[in-house]
Amino acid sequence: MIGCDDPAEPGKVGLTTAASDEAEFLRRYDAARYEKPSFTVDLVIFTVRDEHLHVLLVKRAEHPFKGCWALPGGFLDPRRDASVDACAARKLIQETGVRTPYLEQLKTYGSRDRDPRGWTATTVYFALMASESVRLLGNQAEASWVGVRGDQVDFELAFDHAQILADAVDRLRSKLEYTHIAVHLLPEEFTLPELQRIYEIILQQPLDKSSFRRRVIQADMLEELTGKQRDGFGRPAQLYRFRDYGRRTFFPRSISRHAR
Amino acid sequence: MIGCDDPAEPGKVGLTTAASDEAEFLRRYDAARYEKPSFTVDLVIFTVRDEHLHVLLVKRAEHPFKGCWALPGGFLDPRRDASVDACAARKLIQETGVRTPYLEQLKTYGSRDRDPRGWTATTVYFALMASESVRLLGNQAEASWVGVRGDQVDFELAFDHAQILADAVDRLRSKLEYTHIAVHLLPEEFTLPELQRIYEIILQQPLDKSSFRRRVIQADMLEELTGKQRDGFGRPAQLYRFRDYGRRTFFPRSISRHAR
DNA sequence: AGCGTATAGTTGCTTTTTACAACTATAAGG
DNA sequence: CCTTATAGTTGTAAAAAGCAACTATACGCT
Repeated sequence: MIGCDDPAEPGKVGLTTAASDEAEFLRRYDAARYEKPSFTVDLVIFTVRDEHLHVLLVKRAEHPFKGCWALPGGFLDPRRDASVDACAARKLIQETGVRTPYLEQLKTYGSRDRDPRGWTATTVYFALMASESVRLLGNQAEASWVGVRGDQVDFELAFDHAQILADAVDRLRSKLEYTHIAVHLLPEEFTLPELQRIYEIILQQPLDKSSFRRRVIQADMLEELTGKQRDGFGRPAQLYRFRDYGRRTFFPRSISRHAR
Repeated sequence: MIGCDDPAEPGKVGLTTAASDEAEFLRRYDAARYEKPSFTVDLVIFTVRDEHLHVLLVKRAEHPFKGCWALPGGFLDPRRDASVDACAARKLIQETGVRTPYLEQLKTYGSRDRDPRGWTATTVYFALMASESVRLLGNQAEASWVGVRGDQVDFELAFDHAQILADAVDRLRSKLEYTHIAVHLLPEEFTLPELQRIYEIILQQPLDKSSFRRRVIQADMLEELTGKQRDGFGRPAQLYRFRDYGRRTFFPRSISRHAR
């Protein structure tokens, strides 16, 4: 079982260098430092491999939580990043090399005690990608795909990242119900049985083949690649490609349908 | 038509006081100041009055966008606010005096150019409340309920607040479809025709009475107040109260139902 | 060739849910 | 005891989903 070498050290403040001669300087420096919370961007990057949902984690090289697994991310750099979205996209490319996956803002977590160094806020994004499309870059730190069981991994995570992961899994599951984001967990061309398998893995329950196909086809979000099929055992399956007409739903029922 | 007296002044930086003798001091002070974006929390507070959706806006007393209408909000105070959620709740009480409305995080908007003073991030919350429960406090600034047409108001808003408002309306509409949040736009006790009217006002379309009632009742989120009825014209209506069993859906259909 | 098996995809019937319209119920006021 | 106004119910048709059996197309084997 993997754990944290360095669990939280509350109270310890991470000012590494300080010109200690001028009290006034320090007072104002600290004021500037603490008038704003530290601001970071973290990523929950999902993929499906080996019949299981996986999330990308990195091993922390620095205190706090040194040696502990954590979500990839880090400080926003106001000089490089034109926006929070741009910062998230930059970090995603850094970690995975993937430029155009599904990337959506999840939520911002900010509080006085989520980091032992003091007040921090992190805006978390969640990303979906096909496992085939990724080459882990691990530029700075050891990075690895980790299987998700239920809504958590098998070991402790740094900071409040376990809660963040649980929220992200929750969002992923609920968005599966009314959007087509699952297609982003597959390569550009895929078959309906493959798509159904993604649903079954993430929702953790078997789905009915004919109902699934009816809904997906009727939503008219998939383009049939005429002539192209994927071979394997048994009858070859028809290949499809996702086409995005803005958001649409698989599911014809919503309260608006009560209109008369 | 109401406008902004003071549209953006790009390039102007709001350093009001500066100890100008020590270049080194300024350099490090600025570094501390700009290594983090400014962090604010804004609120989109909705209510329904006079058969229309309204949002609470305040008139800005300071530059930039002085005199322009804006969403209420302001800087997070790391000393007072234990968390971003707590900051939002504090600001909500400041503006409206309401302690327990529906309050949910919407999204974080952050970029280099959304504020002429430089890099800022704002975490936006959206709140729902019954119009009866509010007494506008307008502690600092002129505050007013403003009617929302479609997904905007009739005049220009400060910063990127028009976009934020549009996103909030969008979220409100889509959550009406699969949650019960509309009950928070009514007093604690309400009738089904009143609830249906809220839906019709926000979704901007008439709904079928019997279908609406069937769905709402079957979701089993409402408690009938036996013996209590609200009078008016015609037959008096039964009063109900919302009971929250965690999130549940009006709507029986979702892809999970394909299970077999 | 012909059969078994494995997966893809379709079809038809049943059940559930929704839409729609007509109906009943209960109040107020002349 | 009408009319009007709003609340609430019921019955039926249409739509959607559940479910199971069916056909289709590949492979590999004898």
